[in-house]
Amino acid sequence: MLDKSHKNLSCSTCSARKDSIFGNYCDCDASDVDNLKSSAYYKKNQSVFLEGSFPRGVYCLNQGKVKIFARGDEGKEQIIHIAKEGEIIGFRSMFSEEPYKVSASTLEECNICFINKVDFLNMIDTNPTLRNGIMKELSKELGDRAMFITNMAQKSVRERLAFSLIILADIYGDEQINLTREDMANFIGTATETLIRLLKDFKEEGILEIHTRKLEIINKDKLLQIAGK
Amino acid sequence: MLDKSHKNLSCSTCSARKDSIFGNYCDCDASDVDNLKSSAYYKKNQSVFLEGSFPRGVYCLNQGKVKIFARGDEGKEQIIHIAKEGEIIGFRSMFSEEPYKVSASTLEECNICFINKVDFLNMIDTNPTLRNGIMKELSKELGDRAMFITNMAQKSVRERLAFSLIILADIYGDEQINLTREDMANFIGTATETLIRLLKDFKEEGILEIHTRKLEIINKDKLLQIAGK
DNA sequence: CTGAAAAAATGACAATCGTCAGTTATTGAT
DNA sequence: ATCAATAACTGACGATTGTCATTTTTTCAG
Repeated sequence: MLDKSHKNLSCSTCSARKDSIFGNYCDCDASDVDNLKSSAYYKKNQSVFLEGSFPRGVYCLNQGKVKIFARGDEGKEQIIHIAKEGEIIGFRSMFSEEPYKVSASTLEECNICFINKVDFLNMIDTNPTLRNGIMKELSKELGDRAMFITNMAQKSVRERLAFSLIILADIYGDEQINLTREDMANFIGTATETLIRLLKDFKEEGILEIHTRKLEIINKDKLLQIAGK
Repeated sequence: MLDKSHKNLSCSTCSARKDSIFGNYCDCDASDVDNLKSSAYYKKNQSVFLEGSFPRGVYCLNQGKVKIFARGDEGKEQIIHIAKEGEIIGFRSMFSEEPYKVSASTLEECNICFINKVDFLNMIDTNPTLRNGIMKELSKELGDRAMFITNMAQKSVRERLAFSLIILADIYGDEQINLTREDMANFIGTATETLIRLLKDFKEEGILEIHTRKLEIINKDKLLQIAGK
């Protein structure tokens, strides 16, 4: 399933392409991108890019999940987003001409393709459909973050956990949610101990089952109800 | 100072133009924009656009401050951003083709110009410099929001207040910060009562002076220190 | 200038949540 | 298979912060 040789990845056979900006908004063929990209295998917990460094290009996820996070003053991670197959990451700082404001690390084994900054910016300039897709994406994410901020500021940890579990279930699709307790706590914005206690509560309330690292959601309706709205 | 007749506003004499995307990133003259825009006077606490509605165009602030906010499940406002003279607001949802995810209301008397959706999108398509400015702006804001989220999640209310006062001081420039306690609490993400108590603490610590509604910052260094970093 | 409405302020109290310290379970490399 | 390292979990405790109820102050329209 996971190609560790990083040789056989091709956009035309990429199963994530249908979920990608390149697949949806780009009036170019797969081969146009194919010729520009390189691809690489990343092991679990490997850094993709680091806060403070300057972008050299963009990353397109073929396989695996990647956490996007900032660090607070005491170095604690705050996970802003978890990217999945098909997503392009790391393009924001290319437009803002600033160093990355966030870091990215793999949460599991990944195959990730890379497109050079010059080539990507050239595609943006010459391909209005792709460009509109990118602008749409940027705008949509800004809207999402407004909601994220509101949730952080106004919901209790219990409510945020319920809310986040729904988001995570969506990201993980038919797989079970598979994150360390620490990562999950850093996504929700709470202490690891508090998260663990709340997961136990949810388990006792019949909302989910805990298979060590993996979480199985049993009662999504109840989660929705706790999350509010 | 504030033109209530909404007649004499012109981009070429607009004092906010130098702080605007139109002034900085646009290789068009002031008159190009001038011919497309209309302008209007808004009184205090007047709505500019509403969450859930569809954008008809973009707003450019000539004079005054505008709060951009989302509502939590219980209807409580969360202020995401306070826009000042020169800023363009409401363009994100035009690209995402979604209804507004946030609302905007004036915090004081304002003069606000309006550019129609079609005209604005046309400018974006035909003017690469402006387009890059917009993309830069979107990207920069995404970076800012990552930090905002991290602060919300990891800092105490006291720390967030210190941090927010620095941001507000910057927004208000040489004017004194002038917000209701409720708006300020909704910006920081806390209860109004908690905010009032903390402002009192800061006053007793010699950090600021409270002139009823207006706040004067006396010791910015101490604020920076409390905010952390 | 005056009174009503809105905003600011204060007090009391409880619950949520974070911290610290320690134990148990799981993982992964050799 | 074993052991060290990492992650998960538990308990105790206190500080921070939100809620509710009430009073004081400020604002603003007439």
